[in-house]
Amino acid sequence: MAITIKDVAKLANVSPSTVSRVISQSPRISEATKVIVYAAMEELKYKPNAIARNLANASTKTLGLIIPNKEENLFKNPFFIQAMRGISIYSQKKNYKIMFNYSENPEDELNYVREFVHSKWVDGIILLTAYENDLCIDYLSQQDFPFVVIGRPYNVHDIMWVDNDNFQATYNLVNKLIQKGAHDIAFIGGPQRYIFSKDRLEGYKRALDLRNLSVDEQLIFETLDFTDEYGYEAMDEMCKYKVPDAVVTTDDLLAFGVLRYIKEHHLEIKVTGFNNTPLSEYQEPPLTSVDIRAEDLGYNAAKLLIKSLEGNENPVNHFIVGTELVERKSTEK
Amino acid sequence: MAITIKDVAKLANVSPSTVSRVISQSPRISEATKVIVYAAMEELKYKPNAIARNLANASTKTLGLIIPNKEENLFKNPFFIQAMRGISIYSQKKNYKIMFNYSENPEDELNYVREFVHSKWVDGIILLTAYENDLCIDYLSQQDFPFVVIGRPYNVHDIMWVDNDNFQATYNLVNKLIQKGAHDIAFIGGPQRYIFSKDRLEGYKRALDLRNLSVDEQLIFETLDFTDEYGYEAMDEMCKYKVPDAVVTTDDLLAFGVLRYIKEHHLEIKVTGFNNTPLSEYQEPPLTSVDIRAEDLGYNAAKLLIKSLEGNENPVNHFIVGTELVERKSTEK
DNA sequence: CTGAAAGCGCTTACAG
DNA sequence: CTGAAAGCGCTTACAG
Repeated sequence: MAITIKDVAKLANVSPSTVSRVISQSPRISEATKVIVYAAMEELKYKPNAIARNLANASTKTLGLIIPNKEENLFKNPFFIQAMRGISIYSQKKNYKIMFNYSENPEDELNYVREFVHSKWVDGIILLTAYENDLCIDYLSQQDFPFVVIGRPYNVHDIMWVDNDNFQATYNLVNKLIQKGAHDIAFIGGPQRYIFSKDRLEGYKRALDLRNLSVDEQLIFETLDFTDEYGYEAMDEMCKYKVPDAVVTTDDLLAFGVLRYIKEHHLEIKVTGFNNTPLSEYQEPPLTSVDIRAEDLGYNAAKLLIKSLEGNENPVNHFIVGTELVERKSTEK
Repeated sequence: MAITIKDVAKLANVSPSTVSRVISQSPRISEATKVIVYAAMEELKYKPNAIARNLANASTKTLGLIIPNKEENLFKNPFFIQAMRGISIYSQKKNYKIMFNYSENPEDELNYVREFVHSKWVDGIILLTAYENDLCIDYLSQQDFPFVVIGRPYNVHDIMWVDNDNFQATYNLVNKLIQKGAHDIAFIGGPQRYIFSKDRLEGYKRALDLRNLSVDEQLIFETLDFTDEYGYEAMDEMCKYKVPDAVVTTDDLLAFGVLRYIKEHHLEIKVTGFNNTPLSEYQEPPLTSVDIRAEDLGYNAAKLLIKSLEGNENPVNHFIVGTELVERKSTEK
């Protein structure tokens, strides 16, 4: 059997309570006994049993993560792994552990969230995406369970979130394209169910507005998924109507399809993506893309959540991570 | 306070022991009481407290994962996320949870492994890489803690592992290159501390041997890391001595550097990579690469570990996952 | 088939 | 500053 607190107590000639207090750094313990107890722990190579602690404390110092399991995105878009890394870095610093589940779809996601909550396995949950009508968000708020969302949630107050300013990022991007001389600027976005899709579209529209360029709804596409194919298809359809001089997409994968179309048809169109995936610099031409700093998103999500778990009042319940426009050849001329 | 087994017992008019037996599907419980207990659980929306169960069972149904935190590799090489996905899929099927830590370096890795073991947080550990003198492997074997390694460990018996047949994969690959007419075939491998590096080198040598091509040590390079730069540098040095007609690399990133060198110097050399990363098909020319089926590696690692945790005697303690050569333009002519 | 009781390894309010 | 005791929410050998 493993060494327990009792063994240490016996060896140190104190009560288990005292050993426990030493472990948890209770202030009201004399230096003398501390030394003795530490020595005993050392000698026995005692390590606290985390599970027992968890039960007594009703806390696990563990965060739960739900990872949407979209194969394509997971590999080609480093968002999730970067975000996880950020989460992990902050959590490890604060001695929190991380538990995760892959989910196949939103219902699945909800099931895992439910399990996290009920089983008492985790102290808090980080959601890596925010949908328009997010079942998990609804459920967690209703259960009053601590959580944070990466992605600004829609129409919900009093919940913690971190996000980029997607509106501003797209606004600036379009502005820059206009400065470079573009005036027929198209927009190819992803599924409507993601809130950032809408924010980016708004930023695009606003930039055109303020520059007195009219918004042409026929140059706006909302695809069903972030794939090369959908980007290509959108271009195909768009060009039957009009060939733009710039195309803003909300995801690098969409942009890849756009680039492919452009190359095949020998067009000259500026193209931009989002996420600054590793693939983007290997495109021909290399793709200009907005880096959303996913690691920072994760880091700050963990920070917000852990601070609130530790009882620190957060002055604000959200955090905005800056974006960075990485300009490459695809927008040069 | 949350609903406990006692509340259910009271409502169902049975003892807590009985409720517990119903939950854990004990066979010796009458159908009648089962029904009553289930009804009570339903009514109270009772969910078992996993932590308490863990303590009583001395098992957490959780697997621990150590993820080597090499930024570059993590994003550009989907190996880890694919392996994690495979692990996750099998684990979820068997109702195991997964906990992970990023490690900065091998010592860090060992610390996290230690913590996993001591804290009793996890029932078993999956190591995502095997080094030559692997501290974690040594430690875990010595502690007799259940674990499995992705990557064939060196010089160690009685431990569970999954891997590709790296020897065979490289052997076949080189053979194919020879068939295509190559005879000055160079080899650019990664750091020696990874065991697969050696296996791949052996496969390369054997293929040359059996075809009666001599092994030219000056065409063999072992770089310090899997990066574009090292691949490029190796080429640079190699070509001062001799320009090969084919280059086998043990990682796509190395191959990217090789391709870059070839393009800049207008050479005609066949190139192959390993891992079939998403980037490889976007190269110019698209890169031929060995797909190591990382998801399967993860899946089978989890399977081996969980089976052994559940007390099923595994007839074998390792599993070989097949590789697939994905041929693209880089080896065409 | 079921219950009372002890136990898993900690924590902590209470008393001193 | 320290200890005895009760408790966290389960499980299970023992007895019936």
